[in-house]
Amino acid sequence: METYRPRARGVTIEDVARAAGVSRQTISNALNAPHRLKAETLERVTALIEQLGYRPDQSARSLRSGARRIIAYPTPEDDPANPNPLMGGFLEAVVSAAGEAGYHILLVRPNPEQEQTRALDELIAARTVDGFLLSDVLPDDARVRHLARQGIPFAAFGRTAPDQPQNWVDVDTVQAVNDLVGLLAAAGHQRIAFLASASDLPWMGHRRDGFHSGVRRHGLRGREISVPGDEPGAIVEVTRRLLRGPDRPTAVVAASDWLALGVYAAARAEGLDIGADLAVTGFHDMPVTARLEPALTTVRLPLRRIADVLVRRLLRTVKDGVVPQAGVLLPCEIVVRASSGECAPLVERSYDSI
Amino acid sequence: METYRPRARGVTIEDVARAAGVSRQTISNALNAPHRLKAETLERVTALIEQLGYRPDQSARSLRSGARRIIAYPTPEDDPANPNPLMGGFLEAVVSAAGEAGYHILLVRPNPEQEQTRALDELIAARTVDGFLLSDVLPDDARVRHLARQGIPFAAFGRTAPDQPQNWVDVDTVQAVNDLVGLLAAAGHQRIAFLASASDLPWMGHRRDGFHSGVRRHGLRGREISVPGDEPGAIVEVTRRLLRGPDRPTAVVAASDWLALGVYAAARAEGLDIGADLAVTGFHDMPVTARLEPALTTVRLPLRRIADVLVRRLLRTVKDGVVPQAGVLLPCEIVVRASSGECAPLVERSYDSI
DNA sequence: CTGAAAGCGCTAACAA
DNA sequence: TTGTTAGCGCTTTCAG
Repeated sequence: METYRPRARGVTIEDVARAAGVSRQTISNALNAPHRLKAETLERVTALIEQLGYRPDQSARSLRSGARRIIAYPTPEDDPANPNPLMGGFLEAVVSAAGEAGYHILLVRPNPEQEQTRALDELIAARTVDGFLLSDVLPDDARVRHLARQGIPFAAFGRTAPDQPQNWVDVDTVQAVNDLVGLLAAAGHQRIAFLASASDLPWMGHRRDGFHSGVRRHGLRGREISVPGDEPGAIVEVTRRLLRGPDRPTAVVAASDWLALGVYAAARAEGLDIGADLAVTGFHDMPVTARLEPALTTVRLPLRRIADVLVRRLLRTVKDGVVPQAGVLLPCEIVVRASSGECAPLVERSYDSI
Repeated sequence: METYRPRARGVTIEDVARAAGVSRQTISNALNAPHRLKAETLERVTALIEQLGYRPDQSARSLRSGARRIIAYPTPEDDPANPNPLMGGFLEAVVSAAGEAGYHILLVRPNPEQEQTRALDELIAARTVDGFLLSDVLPDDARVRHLARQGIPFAAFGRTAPDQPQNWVDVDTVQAVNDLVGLLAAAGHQRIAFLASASDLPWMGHRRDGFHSGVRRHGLRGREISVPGDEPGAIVEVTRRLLRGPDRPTAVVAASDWLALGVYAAARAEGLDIGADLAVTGFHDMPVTARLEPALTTVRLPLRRIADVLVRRLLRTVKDGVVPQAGVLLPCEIVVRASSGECAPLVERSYDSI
């Protein structure tokens, strides 16, 4: 162990001002309001800033201006035994979107004993961040209510109930699953099953709705089966029963990639060839899906797009005080791979943008 | 759209002081040096702080004290087509570890044009953070050199070369793969293959070393085959050739879970029963491994432990100026599942702690 | 054990 | 177009 030599004091606005022979304010203006400077001065000052490596102290700047240039993202509770493989991709997208706007993302995790909203209050009271990005938002979400009541800027990934603030972004799940059913219908499937997990989470409901409306629209014979819990064994069991039963479906729309994995195992156990004897689709486009044999047809969430819209909306609130009063639904992408068999190409669909 | 009503000004130290009938300094002391207060005063002031919901303004505090209570984590570049499913779990661990020490994690992503180190310099110059957590660190890592040269506190996940700063934490991959081989040997396997990807990344090298030393130690017949690129197709192709060839191994140690997935497909194509005809092991314990059929025996990284040690080391540097001069190797956990067949229980192994 | 004074580095408001 | 003044909210230093 060796003792750390404290780093040299940084260069301050004062240093630059002295070197340039102007006042501190002029340096500040060069950075924050360049149009106020004479072109020649601006050039000279800018060069000097670059040369001395001056960067305004973020704390001083924040203290004075009130802007933190930091957005908080409370990370959803992640069961270590069952982690969310999309988290990395979503964070990547959010960090990039925020970064392009000159903002950083601060991760928050309430201690287990603490209420969700308590951790947010700490950040608000300490004025550590300018606003919040929320994900996995429920229709009646305590965080949304809490932040809205206090007038703290936020943007939500996940639709809220009509009586709640409507500053949300979500994916058009109903449309996506609808398209999936359309794809299978176009390939000639008539009997089709929806494999759901017995969960009443809203996003599960949307996938279910998409299935049923798709089946109706395309005049198919659809049925829904539900798996209690999410034990791999239970999924396989339920699906095998389905595949052995009378009137076996020729396609299974699984409500998630995890469930689709169970369908793979069940189909193999029943001696069915996925893609030929049985079409299978999933939902999420988790990293593993492209590497399955056969690769899984699934629904990809537009993570980067979601992040862009979330950040744009949030910053509009932070900077201009504008609070969006309506949600936005973003289209998903159907990733067609071998598990759904031979398929007619899907018609491109156009959507209104945010 | 509705215009946002700016939130009420927060409660300041002045407010609390006035309410308590003491000076601002006493409030500050109650928070930062409670031992200096008379028990009675402390109690009264603390109650008032709680009651008024006072939290020191982070910017003001930082400006004055120099401490930001924020740690930067540059997120590794994540190929959207091939995202790292462990990222979420690692971040979760890091955020929790930092949170327990009263620190937040700030995510950084350099813009594509920017050099790696440039983004770090911005944060340093703006004094936005107290230090850095680095992951995916290479033996001769530009970021490590850069930060060390400037005397900025950091801690690295990934061992560095002997001529580099040694403030790192890594997993004992050699030992882990060694144990894996021991497990297979104990189950009676004699012919065993190592499936590697043709990468010269150091962590791949460690897995290879672990395999070869394990084979030697247990007197097995081991061979290594290498996959060019990481196309799923190529993996399956190479493995099928292996399984069809003379002297077929009875066990395959794959250098990653992705590769193990390819072995599953190859074994199926060759009509082999995984777990019975062929033992397979992976590396990483990605979320999907428990849900494969059969579930995959693999190596789990002690994410929470890694994060704890990283944060502890970093904060020792930040707070006390102590820079660790030696790396730490953390033991992995072998997760035995069905893919490795019937196995003798592994002897528990003890390690020195950090 | 408590209080008073000073100032961290910056930018808003205003004056020149 | 530039400079001057003031103060954001806090903690360090030193005096009582």
